[in-house]
Amino acid sequence: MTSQKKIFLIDGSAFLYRAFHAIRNLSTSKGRPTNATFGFAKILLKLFKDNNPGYALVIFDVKGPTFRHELYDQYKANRPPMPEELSVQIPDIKRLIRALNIPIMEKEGYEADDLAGTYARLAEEEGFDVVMVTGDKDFIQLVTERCILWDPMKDSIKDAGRIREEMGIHPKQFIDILGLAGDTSDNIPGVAGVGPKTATELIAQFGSIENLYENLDSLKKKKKLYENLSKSRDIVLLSRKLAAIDRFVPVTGKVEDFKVIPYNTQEAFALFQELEFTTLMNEFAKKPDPSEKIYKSITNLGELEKLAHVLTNKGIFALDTETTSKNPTEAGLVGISFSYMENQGFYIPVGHTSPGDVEQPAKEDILRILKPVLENPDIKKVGQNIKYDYIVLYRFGIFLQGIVFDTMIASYLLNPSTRGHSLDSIAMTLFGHKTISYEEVAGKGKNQIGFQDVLIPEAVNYACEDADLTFMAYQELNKNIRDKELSDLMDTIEMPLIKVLAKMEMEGIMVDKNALQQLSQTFELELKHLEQDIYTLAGEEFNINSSQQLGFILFEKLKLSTVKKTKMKTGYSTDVEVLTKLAPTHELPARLLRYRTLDKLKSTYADALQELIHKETGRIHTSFNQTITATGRLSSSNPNLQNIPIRKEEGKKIRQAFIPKEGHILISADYSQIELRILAHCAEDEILIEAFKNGEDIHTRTAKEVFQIMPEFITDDLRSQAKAINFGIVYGMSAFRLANDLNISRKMATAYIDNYFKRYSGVKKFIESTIENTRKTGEVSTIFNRKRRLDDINSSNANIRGFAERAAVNTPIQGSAADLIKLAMIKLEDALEKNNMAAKMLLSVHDEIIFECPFEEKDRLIDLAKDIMENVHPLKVPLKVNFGSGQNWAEAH
DNA sequence: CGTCGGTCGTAC
DNA sequence: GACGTACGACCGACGT
Repeated sequence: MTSQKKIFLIDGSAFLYRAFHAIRNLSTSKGRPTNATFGFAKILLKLFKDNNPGYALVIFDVKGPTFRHELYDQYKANRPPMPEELSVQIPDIKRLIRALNIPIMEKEGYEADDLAGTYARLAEEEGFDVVMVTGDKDFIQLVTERCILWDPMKDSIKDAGRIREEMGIHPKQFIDILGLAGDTSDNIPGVAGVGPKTATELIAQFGSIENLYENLDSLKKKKKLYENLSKSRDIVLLSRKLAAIDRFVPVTGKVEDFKVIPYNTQEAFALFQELEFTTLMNEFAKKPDPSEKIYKSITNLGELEKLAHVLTNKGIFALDTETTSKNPTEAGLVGISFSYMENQGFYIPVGHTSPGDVEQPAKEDILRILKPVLENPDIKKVGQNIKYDYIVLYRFGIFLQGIVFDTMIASYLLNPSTRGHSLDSIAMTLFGHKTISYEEVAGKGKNQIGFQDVLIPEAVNYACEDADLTFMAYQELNKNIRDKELSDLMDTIEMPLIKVLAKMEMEGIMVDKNALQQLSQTFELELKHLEQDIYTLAGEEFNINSSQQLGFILFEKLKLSTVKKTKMKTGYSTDVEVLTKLAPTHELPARLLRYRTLDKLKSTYADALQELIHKETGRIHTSFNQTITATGRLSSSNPNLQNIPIRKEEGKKIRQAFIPKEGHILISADYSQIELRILAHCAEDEILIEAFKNGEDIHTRTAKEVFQIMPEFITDDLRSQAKAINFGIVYGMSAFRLANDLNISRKMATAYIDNYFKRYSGVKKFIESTIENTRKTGEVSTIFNRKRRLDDINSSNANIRGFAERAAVNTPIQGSAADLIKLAMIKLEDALEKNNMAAKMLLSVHDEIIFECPFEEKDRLIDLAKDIMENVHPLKVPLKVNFGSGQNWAEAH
């Protein structure tokens, strides 16, 4: 190893452009372009990580004329100006470099090359080795025995030997090549008919421009070349002058000043946060200083009594449970942590299997002491996804009361468009704080252990940190919620809903396992036959579930009339639309359609649902996610019970497998046309309001308005066309799409839409004003003031803007419907309890609520639910709820 | 062997 | 390009 000092001279101007072009279309959520900054950061960080340079300097061009323009006014004349999307990023890139504590040099009247040449010379004189970090070939002339070129993106190194090998010249001769060949990108003229190849050969042969011209006669045989060279002598000398890098720019700053010092991680983090570079944020986030934190475990009952007392006196605290499973309906309790003050946390182990040398009191004793605190509604609790803790504690006999704040929900309400409301990302966003990961305490991959197997001393910091951060985040988020006027929504809808959802999840719904098993077998049998048919028709076996392989079979092997539709990136589309169109022409697509239907039913429903039947309850316990959708709807997962088939006969059989328990009945309460009613309300559209007030069939009414015919002439077909239009309006549909769906001409579809807006003029105004307002404020809100930011609505990209405009129209409608049904659920739960009813709410599917109740309670429940749901909140139109009941979900619907 | 984007299909 | 909101099965490319 040599102790030789080495400096990296980084050609910032070149990397600007390369980073800009290498990464496309990256920008912050507010539309600020960040692609070049991100690319630059990646290159720079990798360079420093891989090479750990002792000295480094980043060099930039300065905008404006240089001495070369004085020599030649056409210099770089054909270069297009820097794209605005890039130039706006330059300040960010310079902030980045400064945050990394790397010096920057630039000088008016000179280009980056000249500064690089000058500093390279100075560094060499002071005994440094120099690495020029660039992809620009003009730098070749700077290569010496001590100075090399390195292109990190291609990982190519050019030293003097390499250049001699490749070009047959000494690096110093390179400017003579440029003098002859010119340079189109810099608009340096050179000799007509002489490109890089000829120029290189000439210089390799003659050594220099001077020598070439002294011996020009020897080229007389090549007449054209000879003539061109003869008449271009002045141009050649000028071109060489333009191409020559000035190694003697008057500069200040000594090479020793470019010594690398550690990054300013705080500044870098702040910048990455501003630019929304989450992965880089993570790398630069700080692990909190453990000495600032007071985290301790409590393992004796006396101390626990004291803690319970303190929690009671504090009146508000954060809690978090540690368990054996992500599924709260089957999780064992391993420990509970508390925090009532920033930087403090207490962990109470209750179920570690190997406590190590720490004593662990009996679970019953611990819970007995904590129960009065946790169940006291006057002592306030905050949590992160506290529905989880509620369910776990409930199963261990503790009925958590006084829940006032959930940090996950707060984070969601503040920005419902993004994922990432985990405590980790909240802590990162609010505090730049990197949490202890589960992997750190429990390992990862197949070596990962359950929390019950983590030793207590290891568990303390992890568990306490969660409670501590939850409490810290609560204080911060609570302020933000108030500032953004989201407190009402939080306090009257989202927080009370937690308990309602928790109870529904715990209740679960019964399914007939045998029926699902039967269905699966029936599907399996037909699938096997279809599979064989398909192989025969295809002439070979292949993976039917691979759309790639399928596309090959259909369109390349069988040469079915293709070009129907290809997808964005890869190959042919084989979706139901394409296959349906192909079905009359070939047996294979027809079989495929059937195969797809059955395979879906089998794998996604019949098989998957069986797997999720709870071992103890025999029921299916979905989880209702309160912080996922951009509009405020709930979502359902593990399993998703919001997309159980209903429309087609075969799919209905899946729904029939959802049944009530003995002596009970399933009841479905379904808001009729809730989105169109909300549209009527928001748009204050006279016709729409009138139609709903009169209890008209809304699709028939739309048919009357759009097709301009008397009601008695409206056929089923016309009504269903009108239905498609009504739905389309809510989703912001185009004439193109409508034409496609209704199988009519585009002109006809345009006429329908025109008619629609002519008649429903309030709706037209609503759409226009909603888009206009969203443009101004960047956000859209629902009846209950739920907000969604839509910065894309000001995008210059018409496609992106179009999406945002449609979302802007749809969100207040879909979101207000979500607000209403959530509020109804809260009121229903309350009423069921107050009336001592045995009926339970089981599911919510956007505009429908499913109940299970004893036979004898049926009428009472329907009366109650109808009253609550229809009067949940006054609107300019009445709300209507339809009820159905039966011995399975299909029948009830 | 896990992760992740693409494609497809189900619901409201 | 072309209709809003979801979840999830499956494939295949990619990285460890």
